[in-house]
Amino acid sequence: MSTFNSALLRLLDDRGYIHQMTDAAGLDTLTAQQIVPGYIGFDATAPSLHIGSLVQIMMLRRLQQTGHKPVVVMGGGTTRIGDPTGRDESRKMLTDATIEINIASIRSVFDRLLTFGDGPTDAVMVNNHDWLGQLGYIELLQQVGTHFTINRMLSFDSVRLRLEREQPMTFLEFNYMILQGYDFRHLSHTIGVRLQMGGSDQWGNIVNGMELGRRMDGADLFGLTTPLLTTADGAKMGKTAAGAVWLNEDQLPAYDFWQYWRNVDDRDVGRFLRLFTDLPVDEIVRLEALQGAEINLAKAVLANEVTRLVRGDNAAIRAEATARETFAGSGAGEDLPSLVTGPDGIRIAALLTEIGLTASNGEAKRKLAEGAVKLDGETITDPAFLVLPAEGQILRLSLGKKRHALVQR
RNA sequence: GGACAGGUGGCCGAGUGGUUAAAGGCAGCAGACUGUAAAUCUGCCCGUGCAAGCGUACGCUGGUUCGAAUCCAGCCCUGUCCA
Repeated sequence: MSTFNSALLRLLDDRGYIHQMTDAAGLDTLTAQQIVPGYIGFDATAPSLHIGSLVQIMMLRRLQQTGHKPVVVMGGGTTRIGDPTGRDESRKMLTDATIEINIASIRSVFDRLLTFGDGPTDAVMVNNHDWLGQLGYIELLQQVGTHFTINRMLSFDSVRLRLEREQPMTFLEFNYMILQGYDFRHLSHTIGVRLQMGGSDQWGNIVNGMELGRRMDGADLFGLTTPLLTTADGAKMGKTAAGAVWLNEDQLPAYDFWQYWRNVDDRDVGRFLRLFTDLPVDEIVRLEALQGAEINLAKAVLANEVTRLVRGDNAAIRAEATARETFAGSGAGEDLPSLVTGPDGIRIAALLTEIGLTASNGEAKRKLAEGAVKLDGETITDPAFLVLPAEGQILRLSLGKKRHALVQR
């Protein structure tokens, strides 16, 4: 078991969140004796975060669960720069209006997982544009720039890798780490934040911020990173054919979200239960020990719990019911994508694309030729086949074994 | 500013005048096998059309040619070295 004294570090350690810490003993002592405000920064490049950010969000949840104060920093300012970490190419710039819209949209997920308010352990959300936007260039150079050496900046992975791969890095991006570091110092200075957490790729940025806080204010700051999350077969977490697994409902329907978790690799089940659900560890130990087809039980629990946390109780219940209907029952779960045809019906190739099972007509035709398409259990290969449900009838359209939709008139 | 190298499909990467919708790999999708898992084998993998076909595509713009990703010119972008 864990050797830590503080409830926070014990919890994080038991559940597999910790990759590196700057001063484990110091942080343990601090979090054992007082409420510690800790923050994680999030990007605002899209209107939703995806499950790659879920570990980070859950970590803020753990912070709150153990009596500390989560600070969500939205990168309204840094998103205007673009984080070069792990990227070969510069990120395209977003307009201010887009960033504002994205932040508002992302906020909804945090509202589910954290309790916001004015109390000592209530979560708060801030936007780093509020302070970064105030900084004048000369002022920035004088106050902050003087604490960074080019020698050191060049040694950071985010810069070094770009140079090694002969990919361009603009001066704009080069400044990202300075602004990122400034965030930590600013939060420490203004609202007493002591801890920054993040993915392991953020280690350099976190250390920079700590250093800057120490040099400018003599502040004693801490950093903690999570392991880089990959699936058991080595792929980046959260990437599917259709794109990222988004946290927001309007980016990805609850049923698809549920299915993602239901389909994880056997080897990932225990790890994911620890990281992404609130189930007690001994319960998880029992679930992950299930053998053979039994493990599917644990996967269903995982899917239910995560969907419940991120999308709410109703979404989880409906998604599970739909899955059960679709895979075990008659196959007409209400949560499947559906389409209402006109009185003339619709040709099956067009229908597949219309309903979103295939990306184009051509792909639909290929899939038909491959024998992958079934209408109410009947394999259809003719792309011109006319689908015309009787009045009130609901037909089940399937692409492969896992992807289904409903057609009705 | 100069010299050299380079810019190919989601990514990597062949291809130096016609047989090139463009080798190969990765990623992805489907079929078989399974447990809505993994591994393996097989097929598919720009769009449009029932189809013949048509339209797009190799940084951009023009040109040479019966024919260009491939040759020429200008431009844009990137890297390395020099100033």
